[in-house]
Amino acid sequence: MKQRATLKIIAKELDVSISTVSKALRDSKEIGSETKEKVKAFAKLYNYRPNNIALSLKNKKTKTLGIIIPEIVHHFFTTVIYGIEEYANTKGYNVIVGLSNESFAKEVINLDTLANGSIDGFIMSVAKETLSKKDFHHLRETINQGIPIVLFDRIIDDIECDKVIVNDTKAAEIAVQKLVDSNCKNIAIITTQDYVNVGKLRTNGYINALNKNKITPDESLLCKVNDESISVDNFTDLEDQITEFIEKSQGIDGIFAVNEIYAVTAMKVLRKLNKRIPEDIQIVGFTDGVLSKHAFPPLTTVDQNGFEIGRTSAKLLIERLENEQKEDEVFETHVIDTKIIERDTTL
Amino acid sequence: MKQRATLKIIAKELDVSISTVSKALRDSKEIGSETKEKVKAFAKLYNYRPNNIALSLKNKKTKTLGIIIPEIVHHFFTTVIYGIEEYANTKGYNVIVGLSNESFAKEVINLDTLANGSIDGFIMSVAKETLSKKDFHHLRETINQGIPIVLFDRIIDDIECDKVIVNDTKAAEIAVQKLVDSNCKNIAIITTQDYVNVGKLRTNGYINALNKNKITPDESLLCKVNDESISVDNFTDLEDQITEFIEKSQGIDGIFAVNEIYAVTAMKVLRKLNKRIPEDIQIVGFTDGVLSKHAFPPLTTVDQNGFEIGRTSAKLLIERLENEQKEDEVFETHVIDTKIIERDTTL
DNA sequence: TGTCAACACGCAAACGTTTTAGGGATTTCG
DNA sequence: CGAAATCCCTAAAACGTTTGCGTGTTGACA
Repeated sequence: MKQRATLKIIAKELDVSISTVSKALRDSKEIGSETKEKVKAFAKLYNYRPNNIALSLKNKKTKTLGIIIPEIVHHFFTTVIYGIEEYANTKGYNVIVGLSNESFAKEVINLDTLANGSIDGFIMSVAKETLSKKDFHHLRETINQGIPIVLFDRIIDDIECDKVIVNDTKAAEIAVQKLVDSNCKNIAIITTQDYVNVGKLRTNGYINALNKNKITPDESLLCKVNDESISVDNFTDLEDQITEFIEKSQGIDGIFAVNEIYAVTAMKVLRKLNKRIPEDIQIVGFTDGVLSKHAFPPLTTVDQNGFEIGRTSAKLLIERLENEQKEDEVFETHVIDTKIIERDTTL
Repeated sequence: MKQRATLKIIAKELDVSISTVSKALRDSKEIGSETKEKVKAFAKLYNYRPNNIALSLKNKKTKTLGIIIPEIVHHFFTTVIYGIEEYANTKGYNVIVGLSNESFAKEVINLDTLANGSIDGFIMSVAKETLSKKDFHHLRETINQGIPIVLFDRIIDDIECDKVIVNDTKAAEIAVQKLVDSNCKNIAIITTQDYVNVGKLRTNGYINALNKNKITPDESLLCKVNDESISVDNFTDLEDQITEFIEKSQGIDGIFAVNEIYAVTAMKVLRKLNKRIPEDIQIVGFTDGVLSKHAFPPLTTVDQNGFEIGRTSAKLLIERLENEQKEDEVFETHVIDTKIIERDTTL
């Protein structure tokens, strides 16, 4: 195992000073070309790389972004990470990932252990527990210490920072309009309970779309799933709820589901009930994940564009980090466009 | 925005030396209790946290692990990250994520930019391109610099480091045995090209299982997918290949697919060909992700246990980092248990 | 009063960089 | 030929820590 080359080692070996080596490697014109050549050759031979930690200490910049998300085994969040990583990399930044597991305490710890010089800024989506506790002191403190935060998806209105979201209401509206345009007359929605923010917003979008088309929203076409007993490994309850809903509602010819799982589960149920998709009933989902792509038939869905959310978040953060004058500028909230991806569950 | 408290600032404010402050905070007995109290109170007031970067520089340890994986929008890899993060956190380590996007060049760059003091060790699964190029100099160099690597899943035999794998051959064997036990006579396999070693191993397991049951492997039942033109958003080529394969092979009554995507795509094709699952053709997949859970019918599959792979990898790496005497010990290869999850695509 | 231990603290080095300030030696120019 | 300019290089500080060692002040004891 070779000793890592440092300026000091090279300097001693070549019998020059450390600063000479440093300057030679950075092609300073203060150094004679002969010496430069000698130093560079030696450095190359020994595979010298400047120690990043030393640089970080000196520059007070780590060129590292901290991402804190509630969950990683989740398509949406991974696409966001992907977007962040992609943009950050082109700007020479690395990305360090912390998981809150939806826990307030873990979120605080994560913020704490990274906000000690390890990173230059945060990109995060807050945990459900934090949202329900409404305790945001950790975010405020971090910002107060001069560490910028970009919030995405699950944002908090009265925290002063840049934010990136999608317009859930509008996206849902477009999705439902698609069903209307495809000649659906009785459009049902399968959504979450109201306390889930995005579910609520998407439900609003559904109602808006109906109103715009002079269709009176029908309470019996509205299925608010109770997800208490539903977990990653137990979806039978979900299936039961949806089955019951569909069986009792007569004449449905279109379904808008506020997420992938609900959509594919609905498809499963319809298949059991011998309904044809899309001939008898059309479906539009939300979130373009693997499930939508590989469902049978492939699901028409709203692309949440996690990648773009990630990219934009990273862009916003890095710009704030690198532009001195931007430091105290007013904060922006970016709304990312979503688009509907038409596949085979709609006509 | 408050100026971040440092030892120097506290020292000046309290009119003592920096070392006194440092020692007081670390409860050194060299310091009088009165001074200690004073310093601690002040530090608490100003929310002092030791600067991690400075510590890293001094200790030559960053307490950070680098993860380099080919893809993040992928269920298996995210469960591995989850496992790594979970274990690393309990040991006070953070996790920095680099994505290779299956590209050799990006893998090299990632290794390079992190191996300059930013991290203490790597956990990685190598890119397909790296595998097919068989160029591993970057791994060797990293190890040579004294930075330990733990390889998981896609490992390389002649790189000297700790490794974590599942017994792909055995797992595949069990999967195929399951088909045999369920009365399949003509079992096909849909697998990758040979250079992807997990594909290769699973293919071997398939052959072993057949041999054990005195079935002669039939070349025409072996489908090696050419995945060059396949991407996250373009699976039509995959579908075409599988369609062609199934159409030309007569009398298949069982399929073993080496991953989820292949499995659900096969199901899609079978459905188009009006084959019933599992009555006409049974299927077993590999990797228990969302696709398997939500496929119709739900897919019988092999659970790869990514979480445990992650945990074990992190454990191995951290132990090697923290045990001086272990530094030169012989390297271990851990084999993680897999289990088959029976759902509705088998009888 | 002199010696010595105990106590409480400061100095300085070290980690690996970059950069400012400066300093000899050589060249240039009037 | 003397002064100024140019060239090539070094010293040292700084980033924020930790820590071995040195040192000055006590107080006790003989």
